[in-house]
Amino acid sequence: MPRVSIEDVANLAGVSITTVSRVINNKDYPVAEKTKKKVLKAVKDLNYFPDFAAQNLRNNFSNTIGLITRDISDPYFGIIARAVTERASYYGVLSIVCNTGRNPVNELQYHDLLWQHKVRGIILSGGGLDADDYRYKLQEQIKRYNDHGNRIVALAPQGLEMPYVMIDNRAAGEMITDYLIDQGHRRIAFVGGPEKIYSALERASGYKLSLNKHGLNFDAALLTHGQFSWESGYEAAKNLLRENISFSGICCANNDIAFGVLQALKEKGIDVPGQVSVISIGDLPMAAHVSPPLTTAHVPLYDMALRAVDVIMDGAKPDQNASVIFKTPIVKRQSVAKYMPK
Amino acid sequence: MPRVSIEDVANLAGVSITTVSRVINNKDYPVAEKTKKKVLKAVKDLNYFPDFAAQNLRNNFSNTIGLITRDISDPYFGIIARAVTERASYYGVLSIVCNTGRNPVNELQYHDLLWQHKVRGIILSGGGLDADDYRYKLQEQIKRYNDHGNRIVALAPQGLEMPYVMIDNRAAGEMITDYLIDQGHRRIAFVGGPEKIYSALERASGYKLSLNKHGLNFDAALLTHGQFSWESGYEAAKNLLRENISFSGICCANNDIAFGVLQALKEKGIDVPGQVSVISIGDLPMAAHVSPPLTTAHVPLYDMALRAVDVIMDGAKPDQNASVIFKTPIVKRQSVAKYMPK
DNA sequence: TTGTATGCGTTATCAA
DNA sequence: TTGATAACGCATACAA
Repeated sequence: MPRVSIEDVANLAGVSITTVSRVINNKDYPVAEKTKKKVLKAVKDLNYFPDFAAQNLRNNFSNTIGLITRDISDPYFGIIARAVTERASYYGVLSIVCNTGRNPVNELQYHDLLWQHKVRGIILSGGGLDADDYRYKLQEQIKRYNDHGNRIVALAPQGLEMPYVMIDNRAAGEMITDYLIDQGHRRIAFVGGPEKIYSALERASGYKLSLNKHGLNFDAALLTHGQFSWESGYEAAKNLLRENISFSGICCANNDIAFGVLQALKEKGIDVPGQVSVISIGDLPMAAHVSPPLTTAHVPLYDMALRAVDVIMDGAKPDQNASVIFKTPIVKRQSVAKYMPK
Repeated sequence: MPRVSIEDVANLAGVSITTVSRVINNKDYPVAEKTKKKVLKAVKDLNYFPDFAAQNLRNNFSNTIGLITRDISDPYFGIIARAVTERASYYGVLSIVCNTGRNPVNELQYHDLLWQHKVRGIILSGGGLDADDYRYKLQEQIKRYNDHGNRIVALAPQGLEMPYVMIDNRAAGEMITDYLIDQGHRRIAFVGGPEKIYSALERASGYKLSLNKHGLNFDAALLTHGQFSWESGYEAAKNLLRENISFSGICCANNDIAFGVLQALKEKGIDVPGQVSVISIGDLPMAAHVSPPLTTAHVPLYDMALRAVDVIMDGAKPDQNASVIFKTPIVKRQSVAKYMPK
């Protein structure tokens, strides 16, 4: 029971395969109306679909794009994946999702695999790693794609020259800190992400910038680094509390961290925002569902990912800069209050 | 700057393309050690990777599997996707993720696209729809794959004959209801999923089964159907409360529903589990992070999805039944307490 | 307006 | 142990 090929269609319609090919793809190539009808009927009767592999071989590119993700079960990446798959679908291409599990070696392997598949482009959704050998290899991939008129697009800083669709991570860190300061807070902690990830670093540096700008001095005890995770936020808050450091506000580098922080505070009987205000960067659906609902700098992940696909698919000339920076407006919910001296 | 092909390798190594092909794939075909060395060196020097499209065309199958998902941004599907991509990677194949957005028409289109890609198999992660035309088309796809020795595997009931890796949804519904009854509860509500989805239906019927088994009579006011979502759970609980129906326990058809229920209860100042016990089916990471931590029937999604990939990749004879049912043990956390009459 | 023939990069068959 | 060649399904240059 072999697949039906273009030849089968041609035979049934009583025309050449060339003609079949033309009515199918070459939408405006002149073909007699009557012939076209016959072909279309044959296509339908046989339930014919062109073989992508043959097209790929001939055209030298496939109907796929690649998405590289650190952990697809994390809604952060999930939202990106949803946008990518949906937008890809609009362009008639399929999405190959690669999950690196935070292992750079996997990521590099995936790059080779995607290359073999001749994907139209790759979206890098995780923040880049600050590691030389990794960066070097990635740089090679980018070049390879560039040479073929394809693109690797970054959704977070990679420390490399490439098209991107991002937020300004430093500005976001600065913005949430500014906001707490505007509300009167002076002793503000920052619970950060991994020290090896560019975006985490930038968010933290925005925090320092804001402090500095407002003439507040930086207290190293108030800045911690860890993972972009619930557990990490939970631990950080516990430590802050244990050390008995005074503070009235906490900036969290992402939502998961904030969720963990909230839980730690709750367990210690500390009221949010009554005693401590909490703010974070990101705006996952859960942010509106925790209690209290979280005030955040909104990161329009979905729209960003949509755009990233556009950069790949519309991407006329590889030299043309298609990069964008999205804004991160503060969404006010209920986890921040004005500072009340005890 | 064309891609490097097997011919380039052959030229550099000074051998024929046949030989190159042999050292690469045909691991145990006899090739002189010296020749092998030369070839391997050329492969490395040129950074050669076989063209998957050409292999696909020749072999008549690709190095990919398909995953069909309702909403990849939902951690439920995210966990499945992580397992699938990771396990696929182990087999050296890539995963094509398709997001239907709960639209059956999309799903059917994706089936055609995946067919064109000659995927090795497809995993259906969402519960099947109780709609005749949809089922009919899906049945056709299954047959088409069967004829080619490939497989479409279901991770939830589809109402069709096909290999599956599932839990017993009815038993899970029964189990959580049993558990509440064991704790002394008599008036138990069930907040269900969509009425068109098989798994939702089965879970609800397990609830009735349990009631019946224990000689409790079924009160239609206590059973609701909606979506598998936070909002749906939230609304359902609000309604239950508004109608002033008495109950001391709530069974939720999935985690998201339970999270919404918990929030509605909290807003009404109802203590969980002091006044009302809540239990659900599913065990997303968040279940341990809400307050109170949720008692659930654990659904081993990750392992199930791993297994689904195995069914596709190891799937010797298509006629051989590779299906499995996973157990759903109750994970006791803090959302259920013994019934205390007021 | 239609058709013939070539080649894309592989693998497998057959011959040497 | 190695190599020449056909075939996979399609898109296109060229011919008619």
